[in-house]
Amino acid sequence: MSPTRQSIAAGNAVFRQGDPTFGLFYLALGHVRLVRLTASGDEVITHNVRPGEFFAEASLSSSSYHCDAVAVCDSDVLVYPANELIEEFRKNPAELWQFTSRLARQVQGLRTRLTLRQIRSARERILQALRLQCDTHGLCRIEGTLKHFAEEIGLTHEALYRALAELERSKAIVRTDNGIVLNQNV
Amino acid sequence: MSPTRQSIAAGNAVFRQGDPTFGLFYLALGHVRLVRLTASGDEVITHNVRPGEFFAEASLSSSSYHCDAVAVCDSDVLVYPANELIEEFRKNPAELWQFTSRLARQVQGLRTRLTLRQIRSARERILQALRLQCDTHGLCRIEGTLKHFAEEIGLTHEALYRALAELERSKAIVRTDNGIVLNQNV
DNA sequence: CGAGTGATTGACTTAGATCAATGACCGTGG
DNA sequence: CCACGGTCATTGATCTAAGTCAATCACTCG
Repeated sequence: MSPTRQSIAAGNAVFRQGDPTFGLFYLALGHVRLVRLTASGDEVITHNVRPGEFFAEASLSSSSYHCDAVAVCDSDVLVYPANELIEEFRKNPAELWQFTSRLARQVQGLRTRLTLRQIRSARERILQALRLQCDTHGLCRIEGTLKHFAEEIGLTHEALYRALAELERSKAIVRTDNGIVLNQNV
Repeated sequence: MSPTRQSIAAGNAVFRQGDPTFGLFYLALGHVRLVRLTASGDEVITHNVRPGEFFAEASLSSSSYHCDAVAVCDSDVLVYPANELIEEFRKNPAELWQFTSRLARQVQGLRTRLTLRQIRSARERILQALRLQCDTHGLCRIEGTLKHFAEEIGLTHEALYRALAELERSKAIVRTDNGIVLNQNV
């Protein structure tokens, strides 16, 4: 299995709705947006692909792409041709099994994020998000910027900053330079 | 592959965090909640399982459950023992392939829903949701109750009713007894 | 015929989005 | 080496859309 690297200029498409499926992609760098054209001709953003994510997994089992994949900024993708993958999977069922597991874990993760969004209160939502990713000592390391974390959990960064400040004032959390520590009894 | 049906009384668990994995489940009837116990001892709802959904897919590749599955009300589940499934998949790779595709489609769907939640305005979110599920004529059939639809897209039912009324007033949609028709040019 | 639930609308409140400004920090190019 | 542009983190002021509480009507089911 030898993915080829491919650079996509901002605004260009990796593939378009209706194109025969070519394979699976991995975003190495940049930002790709999956956009679906609806029957009424409107564009609906289906997903924002972030670096490190695979996308178009469903291409393995369908014959044409059902959305556009457009590079928002200059991006690099790794291309895994479907036929090579399928061949690889056939020769090596363990690989397929691994692929399947990754998907299963992805489903899990997505559901968790979705459930998180169900929580309306910024304070509670943040607490939940932190609880979900803290270690046994209650220490949470936020990877990336707080701004990105805010987006991840569906808040504006301002709302996040404010809520964090409030949580700290009310002693629910302590912020240190290497993470956020949850106060157990809240 | 012969799933066994099992009834779970309200409040009882299908499985508990840490239990060795037994298999995969399908909710036939009722309501099951996946709850994770965090390091700090808090309960975090990871997912609400609705009738017709599989759950604990990840159990196929991990050796113990990582959350509790608790019946919110009396529920019926179908149990697919992991070893039987794995055996089945080994004998019949097409089955595994199908299982994988289902997961891939699930990932797609979940991402779409997640992206939908990114839209803050009730009006716009509803429009997007409708666009995503309307047919070529712009006709959307809402399955289930409007109340359920509201929950699905993350709004209170009141907010949904109001926004729908507003959309109708502004001629963006027309509501008929067999669905909602989108006005193309909005 | 109630009890239960969905659909709908009204009144009110508030939490969070929006707009705006500031300081810290960082890389970089002259 | 420093000035400058860019981004993150933070906080303030303001506003409004959506949540909450509440009431009504229609409908179905036992």
